[in-house]
Amino acid sequence: MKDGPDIARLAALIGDPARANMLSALMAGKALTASELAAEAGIAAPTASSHLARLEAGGLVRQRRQGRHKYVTLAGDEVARVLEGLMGLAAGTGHLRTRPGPRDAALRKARVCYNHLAGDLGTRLYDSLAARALIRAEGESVSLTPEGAAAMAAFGIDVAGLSRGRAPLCRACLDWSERRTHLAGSLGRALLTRIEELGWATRQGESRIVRFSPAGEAAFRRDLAPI
Amino acid sequence: MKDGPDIARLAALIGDPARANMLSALMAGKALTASELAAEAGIAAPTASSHLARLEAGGLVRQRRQGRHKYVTLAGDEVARVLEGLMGLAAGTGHLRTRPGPRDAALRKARVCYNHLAGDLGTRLYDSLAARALIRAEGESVSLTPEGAAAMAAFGIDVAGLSRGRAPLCRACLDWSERRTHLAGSLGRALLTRIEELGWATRQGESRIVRFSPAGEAAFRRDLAPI
DNA sequence: CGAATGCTTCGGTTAGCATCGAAGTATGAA
DNA sequence: TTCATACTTCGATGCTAACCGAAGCATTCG
Repeated sequence: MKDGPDIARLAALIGDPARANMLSALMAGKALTASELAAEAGIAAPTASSHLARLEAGGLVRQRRQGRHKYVTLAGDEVARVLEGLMGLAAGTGHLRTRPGPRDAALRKARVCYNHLAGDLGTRLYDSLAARALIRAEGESVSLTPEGAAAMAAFGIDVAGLSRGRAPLCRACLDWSERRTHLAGSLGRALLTRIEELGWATRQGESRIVRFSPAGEAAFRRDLAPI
Repeated sequence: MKDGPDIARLAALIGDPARANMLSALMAGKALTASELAAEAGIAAPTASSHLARLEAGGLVRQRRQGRHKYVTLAGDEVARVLEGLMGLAAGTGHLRTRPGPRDAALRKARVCYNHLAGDLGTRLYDSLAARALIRAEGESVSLTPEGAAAMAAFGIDVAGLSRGRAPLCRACLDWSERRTHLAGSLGRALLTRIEELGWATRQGESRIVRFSPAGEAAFRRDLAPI
C-alpha cells in the first residue's frame, strides 16, 4: 500500500549523518558555503559537494552562486518545519537521553528555527499573542487581528510591507523542545530581527542559540509576552 | 554543529523503502501482522522481521503479541504527525509529479490519518468547528469549548469519557494534501468512529481511503461542517 | 500427538553508497 | 600572466545493510 507520496526518498536524504548535520547547521537560518558545511559535517570537500548536489536535487536546499563561493540555505519554511518535527520525535524516542548540558539548556530556552524564534521564549511569545487576541489561530494558518497589527506596528514592525510579500504573514511551527507551537512566517522572522535590532538578544556564534541579555529578557517579557 | 537531537538515526529508519511502505500502511491506523506488512512492503518474512525489530527499537512502532501473531501499530500520534509532514514535503518537492489517478483523488478527498479523518473533508470539518467556535485553537493544543462539548454530545460522542483518558482530547495535525490542519486527538478518533457507525462512510479495503456515500457526505456537510 | 502456521535466527551474498585522493575547472587576487 | 582559493568530477576503496533460503521455535488446530 503505497498510498500517498513517496516518503522514503526524502527520509533517506535526511537520514545520512553527514547530510543531517548539514541540515541542522542550516536550521540556524544563515546561508553557509560548501566548505563551511563540509567542516560542520566533518567530511572532505568532495564528499560535501556530492551531498549538496543530492540535497538540492531532492529539493531540501537551495544554492546561490556568488563568485567562487556557493551559498546554501534551506529550501524554505516547510523544510525547516519538517526538520523541527523530526527533532521532536528524535528527542522523545531518542535512546539513552544524556543529561542535557548547559548548551542544551540554552537551546531549549531560546533558539533560531530557520529564521524565527523558537524554544521556551518562542512558545511563550506565541501563547501570549494568542491569549491577548493579537493573533488568531485557525489551524495551521494563523492570522493577525487588527489589534495585533497595531501592536506590531507599535513594536516597530512594518506589517503592511510584510503583507505585500508572497510569503504567509503568520504560520504555526511545532517546537521540538517544548512540544508546543511558536510563530513562524514573515512576521515571526520580522519579530526576531527586531529583537536583535533592539539589542535584546544576540545569536550565539554559529549555533542556533539565541542569547538574551538580562535586560533584554525582562523587556521581552514586559513588551511582548506579558502572559 | 550538532545542535538539537539526532535526526539522522530516525530519518534513516524511515528512509528505507521497505520500512517506509510499512509505515505508510500503518498510517491507515489498523494493527497489521508481520506477514501482512511483509506483503505490503513486497519483501520476504525474514527481512520484514528484521525491519520490524529496528522500527520498534527506534520507537516508531509498537508490537503486541497475540497467540502466534504479532500485531504492529504506529507508536503514537506524534509518529503519524511526522510521517504526514514528510508526505507533505515529498508531495511538494517530489520530482515528476505524476498525474493523480482516481485513487489519488479519493485519497485527497477523505482518508484516514492514523485514526482520524484527513483530506479535504477532514480540513473542512476542522475549519467549520473553528469558525463556529466549537473548538478553539491555541497553537498546537486545540481545546473544546462548552458549546463544542454540547454539539459533540448531540452528535453521539461521549465527551466526558474521552476526557477521562490520558490522551489529549484535541490536537492539530497538518494535512499533506491540503496543507491545512485537521483534527486529531481522541475526539478526532471518536468523530471518525461515529461517522462510520452512522454509515456515512466506510473504509476502502486496506487502504487509507475513506469512501463517503452521497447521502453520508450530504449529512456530513449538513451536521458537521455547515461552514 | 503430529501437522500447519507465524515468526525469528543464522549465514552468506550482493548492491549501494559514503568516503577520500588526485586531477580538473572556475573565479579572484597579485 | 601567475598563483591561490573554492568547488566539482573521476576513480577506487571499503563498509554497511538489505535481502533471502534454510533451519529453528512457538502456537494453534485436527
